[in-house]
Amino acid sequence: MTHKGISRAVIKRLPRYYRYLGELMENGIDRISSMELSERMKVTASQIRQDFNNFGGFGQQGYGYNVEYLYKEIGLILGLEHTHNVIIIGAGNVCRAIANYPDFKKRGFVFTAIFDNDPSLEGTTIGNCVVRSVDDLEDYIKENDVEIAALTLPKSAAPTVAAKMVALGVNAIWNFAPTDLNLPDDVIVENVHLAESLMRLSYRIKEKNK
Amino acid sequence: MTHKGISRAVIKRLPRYYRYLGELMENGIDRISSMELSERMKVTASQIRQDFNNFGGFGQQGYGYNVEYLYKEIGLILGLEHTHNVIIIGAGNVCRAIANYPDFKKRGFVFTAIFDNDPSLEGTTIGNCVVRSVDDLEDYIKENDVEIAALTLPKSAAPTVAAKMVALGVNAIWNFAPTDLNLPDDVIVENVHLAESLMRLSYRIKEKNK
DNA sequence: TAGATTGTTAATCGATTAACAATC
DNA sequence: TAGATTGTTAATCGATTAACAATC
Repeated sequence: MTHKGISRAVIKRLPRYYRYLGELMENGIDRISSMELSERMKVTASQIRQDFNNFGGFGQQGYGYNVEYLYKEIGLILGLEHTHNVIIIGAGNVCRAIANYPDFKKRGFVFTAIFDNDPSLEGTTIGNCVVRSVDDLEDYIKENDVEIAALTLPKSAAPTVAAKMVALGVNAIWNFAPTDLNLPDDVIVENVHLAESLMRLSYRIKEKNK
Repeated sequence: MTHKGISRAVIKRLPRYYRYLGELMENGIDRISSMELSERMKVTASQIRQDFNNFGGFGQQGYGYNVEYLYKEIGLILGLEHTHNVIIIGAGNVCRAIANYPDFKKRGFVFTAIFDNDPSLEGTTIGNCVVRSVDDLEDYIKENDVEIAALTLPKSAAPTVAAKMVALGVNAIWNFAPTDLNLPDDVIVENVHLAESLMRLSYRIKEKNK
């Protein structure tokens, strides 16, 4: 099961496969062919087989794919076999939304601490976390295992805080601030730009109406 | 300025161009070359020129691009010249997050009403909206101009509510529920699957560490 | 005019689809 | 065994990059 240099396009699709396979399992379906899956997911069967074969072949000729096995394998590829500790910087509404969203825990992402620079929020509880002062950030990261930092703070604060995270050794950032972060190449940044998503929606509405 | 069949890849990049151009304007920069922009955005100058030329050429040889003009033109392409009314179904934390997010209004997206099926939430205020009963949904849509419905509700409720939206004539859906919506082809669905975003982040962490 | 930079064509690269031999 | 369906190669399609002539 070697997989070197898997293309971005494939990676982007993996979580969706994972979701569909999870649902198949919930529905008690234990085997599926690329063609059946292609109909459900509205992609070509060819693409499904091509995608899975990037990782070395999970199926069996004449049979199809074992749903549970495939689900587990994709989980391994996505790195979901262990828990990921996530801290959140910025205790606003977006923080509240993700900290209370049950799906993440199901996938192994656990919010372990929340920080904010507003003293009036200190000590309040969001999800399972007590809000801490950003002054405690450094100590907290040194004393605890932090894999991912979610930045749910204003655009103006994002670059500074991101740089601080990197300096403290947190090399994976889930960025909700509407700005790009210019960080060293080895830092992993996953952006969630909601305004861009809405603008694409707007574009498509406009295209349709003309 | 004809633009027919612009590729998905280009569309996906337009909001990002728009954001960068807005920032250039804020910084008082009134002209920029494709090369300068390529350095800021970390894409090739060739791609920038190619992208803009899909819409018929916004630049001038020997000069570059006028930032304000280009910003406005991309805004027009994205359909940002008029206001978009958005209703939100599901008054949970994600609703709270988007309803209070100032950036959307800046881009012309206005949240006009929020609905929930929990009677205890009725009458409470989120952002500028009073939460209404889902029973009022039909009347509201008939009496008001609703362009987009944001679904911030559990996966289980999403397909039914989405179908209802379409039946009531709302043909653009901003879907935050972690499921795909199978709707007629002429309905525009823009998905925000946060769990998938986190899983891609997890994949990249894993790749880096091996 | 000379220099700069676009607009645009051609070349390359990557991703998707089609086809079918391998094999369960 | 025969039928089904994968794994995989080849063909096609689309997107990106390179190059340079057009032109401001």
